[in-house]
Order: sequence, then structure tokens, then C-alpha cells
Amino acid sequence: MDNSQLMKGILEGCVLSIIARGETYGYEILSVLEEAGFEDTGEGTLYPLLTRLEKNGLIVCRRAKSPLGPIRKYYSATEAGITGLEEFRSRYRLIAESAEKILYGQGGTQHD
Amino acid sequence: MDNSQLMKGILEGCVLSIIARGETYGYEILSVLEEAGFEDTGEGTLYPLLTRLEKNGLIVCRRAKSPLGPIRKYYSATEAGITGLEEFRSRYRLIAESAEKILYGQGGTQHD
DNA sequence: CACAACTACTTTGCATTGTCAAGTAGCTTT
DNA sequence: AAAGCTACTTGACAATGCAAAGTAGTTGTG
Repeated sequence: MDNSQLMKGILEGCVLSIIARGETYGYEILSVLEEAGFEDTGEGTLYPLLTRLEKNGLIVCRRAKSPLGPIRKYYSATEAGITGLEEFRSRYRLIAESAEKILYGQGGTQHD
Repeated sequence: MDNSQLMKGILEGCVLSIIARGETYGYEILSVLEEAGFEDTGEGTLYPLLTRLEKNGLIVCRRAKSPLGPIRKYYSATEAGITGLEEFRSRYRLIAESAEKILYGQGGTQHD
């Protein structure tokens, strides 16, 4: 059992959240994810996810030259993206609360 | 985007946690999950999950007659299951913290 | 200029797993 | 005995994280 199953779905909301903070691009998102603790996130995970978000109209992308390498794709959240993010947060919180209720107990299990 | 992706992996730990509390069987687990908030969990989700947990040695099962219907499969957690549950809780907490850091911000929910 | 190294994004293919749907089987009630 | 409940099983499917390899632009070294 590895982390990948836990990651599913969560990552999508997190990436959307990062983009919603301000225009950014793939490589930078990767570093933000790593800083936050998603250390194993690879390009093969992120880029398809960005494509999916874009296809669903939650983010839009603009191509611009990088001062360093090849063209970057700068993403920013659409209004639908902002709305979707709120919905995601709600769903996430519900599930997280349900999970924690079961995992740690309502008040019975003392966890450090 | 539906809940199913968020559920992946989380459910496994939750079911393991429920079983770790004491011997129980599928139908009962379903009702516990529903009470906790996992309302859409169907049999087709739970039973394969139980099989998987058993195959991985995290739970064991014992068949016993039910006062009502057909034979029940009572599950209980093995030592490996307890250990696995602890590990799951740690992993879950790490991911949840990372996710919440991104979703809600480090110091507060409101950021511009 | 040619080649390597780095940045940045793309694509393919796979394994895992939640979900829908239908099925099997025992027990109780009518 | 037929219907309806409890309880578990199975098959097919779709979503998605992930590894690995590929494409392409820029810079530095010779």
C-alpha cells in the first residue's frame, strides 16, 4: 500500500488551489507541492492533471517565453475554477471529517 | 469531478480502523461508514476492499451464522493490521496536513 | 558550430481502486 | 412456495497517480 491511492483527487484540488493564488506554471507548481509536503509528485502526474483542469474549464493557459528555457505555459484559474475550488474544499472537508472521525474517534482516541 | 477520487485509499484506512475497534462484518461496516458520513459507499466498494485487506494479511475473517440471514463473515484486525493502521494514520495525516496547507493556507483560510 | 546540460512540457502505458450492476444464497413471513 | 430481506460475490468500467521516455528551447564549453 503506497501513497498513490491517498493522493488521488486530493492533488487535483491542491493544484487548482495553487493556481488560484496567482498565475503560475508547471515547474513552479511542482516546487510548491514539494515544499508543502507532496514530495514525490512527478511531471507525469502534474502535467496530465493540468491538462485535465484546463479541459474542464477550471483553468486557462497562456504561453510565454521563459527567461531560461523553452516556452512556459502559465496557468490561471477561471471563475469556474474558483467555484470548483470552493466545492472541492467543501467536499474535501466533509470527507476529511468523516475519515478523522473514524480514524481517530470522536473524542475517545487520544492521538499525540 | 466526483467524490470517488477523493475516496480512494482513504476508505481502506477507515474500514481497517473500524475493524480494528472490534470484530464486525460487511453490512455493519457499511452502516458505520454511512453514519460517519461516507453515505454513498456501496457493497461493490466495500466487499472487494475487505478481500484486499484480508489478502494483504491486515484482517482475518471467520464465518459464523447470522441470527437473521445467511452466513456472515466476521472480520478482525491482525497485528499486521494494527501496525498498518498506524502507518496509514501517519501517512494520512501527512497528506492531510500538506493538503490543508495548500487548500486553506498556512495561517488562515482567507488570503486575498 | 557541435555537443552536453539544463529547463519545461508531452505522451504512452500500466496498476490500483471506487462504482454500477447483476448474481448467489440463506432465512423469515405470508 | 413465493416474496422480501440479509449478506456476500463477481464482472466490467472509468478515473488517476506514476514511471519512463520523448520533444524542444536555451546556455555554456570546446
